[in-house]
Amino acid sequence: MKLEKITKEMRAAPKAPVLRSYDDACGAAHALDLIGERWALLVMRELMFGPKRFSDLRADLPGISANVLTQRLERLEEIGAARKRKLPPPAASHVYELTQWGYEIEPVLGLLGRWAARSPLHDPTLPLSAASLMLSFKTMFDAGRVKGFKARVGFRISEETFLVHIAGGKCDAARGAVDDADVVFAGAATTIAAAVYGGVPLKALEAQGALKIEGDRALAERFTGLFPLPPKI
Amino acid sequence: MKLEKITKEMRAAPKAPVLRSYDDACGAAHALDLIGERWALLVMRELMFGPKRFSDLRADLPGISANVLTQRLERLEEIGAARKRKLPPPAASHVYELTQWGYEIEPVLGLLGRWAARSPLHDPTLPLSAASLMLSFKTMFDAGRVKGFKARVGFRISEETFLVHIAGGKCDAARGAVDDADVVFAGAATTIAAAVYGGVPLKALEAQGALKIEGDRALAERFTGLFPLPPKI
DNA sequence: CGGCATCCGGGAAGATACTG
DNA sequence: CAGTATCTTCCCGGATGCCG
Repeated sequence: MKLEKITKEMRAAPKAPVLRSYDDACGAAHALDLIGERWALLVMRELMFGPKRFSDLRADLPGISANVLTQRLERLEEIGAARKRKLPPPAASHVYELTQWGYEIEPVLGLLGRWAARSPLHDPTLPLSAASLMLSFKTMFDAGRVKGFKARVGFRISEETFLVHIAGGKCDAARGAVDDADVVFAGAATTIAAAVYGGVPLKALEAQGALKIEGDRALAERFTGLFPLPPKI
Repeated sequence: MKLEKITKEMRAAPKAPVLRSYDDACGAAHALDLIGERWALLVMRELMFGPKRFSDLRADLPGISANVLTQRLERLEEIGAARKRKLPPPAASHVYELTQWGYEIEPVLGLLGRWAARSPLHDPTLPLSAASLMLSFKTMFDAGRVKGFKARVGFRISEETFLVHIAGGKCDAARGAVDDADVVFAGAATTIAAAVYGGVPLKALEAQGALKIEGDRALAERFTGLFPLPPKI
């Protein structure tokens, strides 16, 4: 057993994952060399609102397998888009976080999302992570629908809280306490998406116990109308 | 041999390409379901300046194999991002072209390119297609370097010609005749990239016969300075 | 328990040869 | 020229197990 293991290690290449490349000077091609593998961009999406642990990533990316997640994180670290950080004691664990450059992939996620939302094949009723929902708010926000409007809208999505800040025709979202929010949505990300993008009335969702609104209900109603989907092709 | 083959075919599903999906309502995830497979985005890149034939695509995407190109074109057609068009007689051939929606992927190529150009791993001396070069001009153009400047710059790259139009702080590129251009660069795309992005003097490239400048030489020199690369991380 | 390494089956990608 | 057919290689995904 031990012998066989050593033999295989010695026979194997020292550390050559080969890494199929497009061998193309085009920047977009290089981007695909860096983050074009399956799951890579979605891992970055999940890290877009701050550090996460390995298991958080697994939970938020249903379908990814542990070994693939390991490979993607190693690759993101290798190219300088993410780093692994050791948490201070007593939390004997690490988190993964994007680098400054890694965070700059966000506009790509927005553009891709807006483009694909026009596809007839897009199914908005599929599962959705909290990070995806928050990103969609930043992406789909229609400034034309709110003139000089300010609001702090909180979200409580399974242990995590986010704060969406609408002011000056901008819509920003971040992890954060919801204590001083004007209104708080509590429920699954998919449920909140059903209200905002699926047009499902808040009352219906509340009635079935899937959603809870705390605070300014009228503001909640108004909020759901600020994110129009682009027209289908 | 024959028996085994028939058995396998009979056992196989009738016609289910399965199509691995992320099963995620997030728009970016759906985009990856649509065009996230290897080569798909680069095929779109090559079609960004107009229709091309199958063999043109193969030639401009060194490394892609015929069967993969077939699959990608079929998929792009299936999702509504491209279509196959029969050329009028006597040209008994077809071309592939993007749909309106397909063309709208262009900003994604630009953002990805700008992002990846900051990677230390990016090697600008690799081969480059004509379409990539033209896209890079639209992407990397720095309006701040030209105030009220107008120019028509032509490119002759192995049988194909492009016209880059600089006016009103904008830089546009398209396929087109170079007859009324102020200056024309004739050479390989990689050579022209060496001049614009690699800082190689035009004279050096001309001396070794890799490049030919026709028309306003001073304008050619100025043109090469309009496309600064973003800072490395 | 979290973070991997390992083995395996299936399927996509790559290379080559062949055909209408 | 425009693909198809076939074979090989490698990646992805799932299961298991090691180890701190």
